Amino acid sequence: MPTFRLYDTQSRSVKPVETQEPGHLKFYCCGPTVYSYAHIGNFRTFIASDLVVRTATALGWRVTYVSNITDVGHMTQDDVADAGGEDKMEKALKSKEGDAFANIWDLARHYADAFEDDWNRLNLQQPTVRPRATEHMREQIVAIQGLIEEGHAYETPTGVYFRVSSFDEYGKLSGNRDQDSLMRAVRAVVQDDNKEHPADFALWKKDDKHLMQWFSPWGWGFPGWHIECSAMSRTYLGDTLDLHAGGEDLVFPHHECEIAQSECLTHSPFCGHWMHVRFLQVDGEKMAKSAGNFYTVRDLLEKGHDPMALRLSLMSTPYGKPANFTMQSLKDAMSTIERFREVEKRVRAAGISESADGEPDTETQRVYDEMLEAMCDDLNTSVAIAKAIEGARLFLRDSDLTTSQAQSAQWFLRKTDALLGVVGGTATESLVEEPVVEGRPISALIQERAEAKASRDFAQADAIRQMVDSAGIELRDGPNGTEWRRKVT
RNA sequence: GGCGCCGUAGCCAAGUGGUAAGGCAGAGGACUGCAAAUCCUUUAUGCGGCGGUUCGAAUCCGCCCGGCGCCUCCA
Repeated sequence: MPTFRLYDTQSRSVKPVETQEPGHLKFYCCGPTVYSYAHIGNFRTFIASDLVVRTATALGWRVTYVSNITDVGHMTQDDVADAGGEDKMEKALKSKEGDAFANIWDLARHYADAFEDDWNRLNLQQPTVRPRATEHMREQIVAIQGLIEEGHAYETPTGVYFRVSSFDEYGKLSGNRDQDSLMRAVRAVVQDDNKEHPADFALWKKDDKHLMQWFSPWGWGFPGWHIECSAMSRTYLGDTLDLHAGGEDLVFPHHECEIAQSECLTHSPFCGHWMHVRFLQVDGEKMAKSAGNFYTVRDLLEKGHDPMALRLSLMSTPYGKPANFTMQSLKDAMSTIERFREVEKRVRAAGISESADGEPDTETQRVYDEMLEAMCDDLNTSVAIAKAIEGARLFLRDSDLTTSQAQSAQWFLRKTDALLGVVGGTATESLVEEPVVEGRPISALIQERAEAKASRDFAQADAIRQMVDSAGIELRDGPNGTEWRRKVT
């Protein structure tokens, strides 16, 4: 088995993923704040995490995978807001889209459910636990109390703050170590005169007007953003994690603050390996919710794009490099997905059932081994996908597969899907409604065209194909009749 | 100011010292009533520029040019 190696932000080098318990990976990935629909950039991060889980599993490891949902405490910056900005959830409720919701809990539930739908459509593995900040209030309050008791936090008239100066190693992850740059990083608008130092960050906000509030030793209020991850990761993974992932923007302050809180509280190393996913750009431009130039998963799927093609296009550039999403890249990915499906069809045509196991021949085994090796090499998805295509081509060379070839192909598809997650998900096709062209269902038109072809009336057959083509439907004649598919634009 | 990333064919992109993977698009061919799909063949004397190290550099070093990200709104 190859060694699983990933880039580690803190040591700035690629190093082996080490587990405390042999063969058991404790993995935490920072999830979304559910104030809106997640966009494809969010999912680039979650797909990278998914690939960590799949690769570890392929190596035979057990993975305890925790990915949270932030539904309170994540502040937005706003020029008119007072210290600390505004809670993103509250802001969303006040927006135009927020009118659709009865209250903030309803809004949180809606976007969290939508997030999980998108997650499933993209064939992401279920986390072992998907904790929510609002459901772990006790753990957060206890953690804050612990930090106060140890002198790492203090109460002010507006909240409880972490005392950055009490943790010598603050800045070890991001490199933001010197006080001058920390000072400069603090915007004037978030100053709270009661803080001892501008870099101190909120653990608890006192606010009896907040739409989500809890009673604490410091009165009514709500937790700061960073404490939830420290509290929840400790609850489910213990004091020390093996691997922690998130988007590159989280390096500072979020993960830096998590380290400070957790290590001060537990007196143990928080995490030995940090993985950060580079931002996704769209058509060469930065994508951000605030910029409004983002695609959501549901936008693209509603337009008829295939979820597996979207997944593949989002993972085709390795996570550590900036990726550029374009409609062309989505189309390119679709061609690859169709090749996998073509292999699947040929396997079925050879009489191998979906539930059959299959055995690889040596060539197939070799290609798979190389694919796994690429994934172990810091998730080199570019090479792994090339290997997946190489494997598919082994079975597309001959039009009919022998039984042993088909068994080999079956094995390869299974293994490739388990590792890359891009073969499955074909079931979604059948959910698409049958299109109607000129008032007639497509199946009737296909039938009519088949009859025209049978009587060698090719002009009529071509006229029908032309008609549905202009309606955006493509017809493909195959050995088992004619299939239709929506053309992707 | 601090921290970090990238520049490889028309496009996406692998390769980090031994003589340029893979995909898309393009070209030719097989197959097909015609298409589509699939298969086969083909497409970079060169890896932003200039120097240097080396028997040998896309790969290491230096400088320059260009693009990008984070630094209390973002995954």
